[in-house]
Amino acid sequence: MGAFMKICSWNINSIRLREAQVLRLLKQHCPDVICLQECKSPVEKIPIQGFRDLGYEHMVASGQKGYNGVAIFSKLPIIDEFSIDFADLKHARHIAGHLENGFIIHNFYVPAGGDEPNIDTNLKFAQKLAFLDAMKKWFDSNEQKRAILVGDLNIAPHEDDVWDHKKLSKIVSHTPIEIEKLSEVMRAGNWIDVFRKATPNGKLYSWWSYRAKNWHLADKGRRLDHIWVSSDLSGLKFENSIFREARGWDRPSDHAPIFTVFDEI
DNA sequence: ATGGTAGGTCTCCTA
Repeated sequence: MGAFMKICSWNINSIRLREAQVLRLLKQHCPDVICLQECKSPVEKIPIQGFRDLGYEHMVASGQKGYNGVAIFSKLPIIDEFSIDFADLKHARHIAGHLENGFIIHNFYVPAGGDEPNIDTNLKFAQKLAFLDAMKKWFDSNEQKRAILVGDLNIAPHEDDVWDHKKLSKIVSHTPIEIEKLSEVMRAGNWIDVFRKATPNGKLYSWWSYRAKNWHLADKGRRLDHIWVSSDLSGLKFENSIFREARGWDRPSDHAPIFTVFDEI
């Protein structure tokens, strides 16, 4: 048995409203590191005591009032941090932490992009593509080693990442231009999508709309949440899971938490 | 073709 590291990513849709759910998840699954998106809170108003009490003594975060916001809570020491304002949107959408064990973790919340997949009529879609271009550019000039990238990337790139590939191809999150831009980001950083490495085909979802009644039975989901690793880590053994059960909790986030356990780090 | 739900800066914006 070698050392291992368990990492979780979860779009929590307000950390102040759902603090108890995050703590419940941590007690149940004991990841070493949890990366949260859509905290919707300034950093100084993120509740931290409950996390500390469970052994998550290290936090790095980028926040703003009301919208966006990303945070990393860790049992493992975080010795450095930085945040990048991709595409100069002045949004809190990225935080990175260097762990003492040599790993770097990037936590992203990519813009959702609005409803209309048209850069001329929808500023939010233009900003989403600009954000992806900026990510690509940054990874072009910053080679990643012992790196993990997680987050709500708001793109479901694979046919089996959506409930209906044909219908969703005109819907923001699964359009060809977004999928192409995301693949450029992946190529720039030599990233490996661990969920699709383990499961090349077969439906995988991490998000179900609040608007869909009986989300569980209809199961019209999308895989918007991702865990990637840099190519130097491709030899690591790992296991992934999507904790769909949390989507069925009372007053849930619309996203399920996703996990990867790395063995022999 | 439309509307459906949820959270926060709360009758309007974002997802």
